[in-house]
Amino acid sequence: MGRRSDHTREELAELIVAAGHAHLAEAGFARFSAREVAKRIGYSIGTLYNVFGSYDGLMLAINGRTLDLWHTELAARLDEAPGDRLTAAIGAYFDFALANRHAWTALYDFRLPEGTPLPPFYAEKVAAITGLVVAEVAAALPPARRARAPDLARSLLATVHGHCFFALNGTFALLGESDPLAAAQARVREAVAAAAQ
Amino acid sequence: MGRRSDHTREELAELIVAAGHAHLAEAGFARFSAREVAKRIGYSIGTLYNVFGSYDGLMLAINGRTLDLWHTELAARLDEAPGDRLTAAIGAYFDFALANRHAWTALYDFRLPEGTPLPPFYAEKVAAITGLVVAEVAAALPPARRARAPDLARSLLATVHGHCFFALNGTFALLGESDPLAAAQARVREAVAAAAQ
DNA sequence: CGCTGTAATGGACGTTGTTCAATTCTTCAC
DNA sequence: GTGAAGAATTGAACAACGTCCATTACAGCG
Repeated sequence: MGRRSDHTREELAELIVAAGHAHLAEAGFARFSAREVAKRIGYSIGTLYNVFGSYDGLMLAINGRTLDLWHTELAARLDEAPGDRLTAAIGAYFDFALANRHAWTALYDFRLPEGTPLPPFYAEKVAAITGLVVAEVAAALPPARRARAPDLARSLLATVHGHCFFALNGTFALLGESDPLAAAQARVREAVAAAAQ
Repeated sequence: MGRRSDHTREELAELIVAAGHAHLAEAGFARFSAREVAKRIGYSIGTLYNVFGSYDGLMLAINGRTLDLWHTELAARLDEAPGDRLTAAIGAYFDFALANRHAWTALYDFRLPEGTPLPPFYAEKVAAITGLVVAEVAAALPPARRARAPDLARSLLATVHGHCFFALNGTFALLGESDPLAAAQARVREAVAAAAQ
C-alpha cells in the first residue's frame, strides 16, 4: 500500500517513539519488540525500518526520549528546590529511576555493537544531563575549588548511579540495605566536603 | 539417541557451563545463544534444557561461574596485598571487570522475570563476595566504629560498581573522565575517613 | 491522463527459546 | 542370552523475533 495518512516523516517518527516508549515502560527491555510497537500504532513492521533503519536506531530514539524526560524532570526539581540543591538532585535521580524503572534500566541494558560510537544526538542528551549536575556540584564548592567540579561531578554521578542501580536490580535488597538514597546522599556529602578543603 | 558418553549429570552440567562461559565471554550477553553452547560441546539443544530447564537456568549457572571466578581472584589479590587492602580490593574489582568485560557485564544485563527471587545458590555467591568486602571495610575502621562496616561496605560496593560500570559502558569516556579507578578509590577513601570519625 | 517519487506493506529468511514424542543405549533380572 | 525397565539424548515443530526488499498504493505535477 502507499501513503495513507497525513503524517510527515517526523510526525511518524514521533508517533513511533511515543508508542515505543510506552511499550518499553510496560514490558521492559528484555520483552521489548519492534513488531509490537508497529502493532500499537497500526503500522507494519517495514515502516519502522524505513523510519529508523534498524532495531538499534529505534532503541536509541526511545532511550533518547527517556533522557529528555529525565532532563526535564531534573531541571524542574532543581528549580523548586529549597536549600541543598545537590541533595535534591540525588532525590530526583532516584525518583525518576523508580518511577520509570523499565525505561531507566533500558538506558543501560541497551548497547550499540562494539566499536560503534554513540550518535551525536544521543551523546548530547547525556552531556546535557551531566551539565546540570556539574553546575550543581560547582555551586556546592567554594569558589576556589570550582575547577574540580567537572571531575567530581562525573565521579558523583557514578556514585549515585551505583546506588540507584543496586536499589533497582535487587542487589541492595539481597544484601539487607534499607535506605539506598540516604546512603548515596551521605557519600556525596562526604565527597563534596573533602573536595571543599 | 540414548546414553552415549560416561558423563554424569554433574559432569555434563560442568561441561555446559564451561562452554557457555566461554561463549558468553566471546560474544557478550546480547549475542549469547543456548544453541551455540550446545553446538560447542557436540550435544543437542534438547540436552541443555534437560539439564538446566530453561535459558534462565543456564544463564544463572554461567553467571554463577563468573561470580566464583571473581570471588577467587578477589581473595587471591587480597592475600598478596601489601599495605592498603581496601585500595587493592578496588583495583581487583576493576581488573576483573576489565579482563572479563562480557562475563562481568552479563551479571547485570541478565535479570530473572519480575517477582522471581534469585535462587539460593546464586544469592550465596553474591553474599560471599560481599562478605570479603565487609571484612576489609571493618578492618579499615577503628574498632569502635566496626559496627558500621556492613552498611558502609554495601554503599562502597555500589560506589565502586558505578565507577566500574561507567568505565566499561563508555559513559566516562563520553564525559571525558580519564581515570575512573583513581576516582573510585578517592571516593572510598573519603567515605572510610568520614566513617572513622 | 500518465508519470514520478514517496509512503507503506507484508511475505520470506534465518535465528532464537521452548517443548516433547521418539529413539537409543545401559543395566539388570531372570 | 534375552528382554524388560529406565535413563539419556535427540531433533523436528512452533511461535516470535530482527531484517530485508520487491511490490503496491497513493499524491502531486505536467
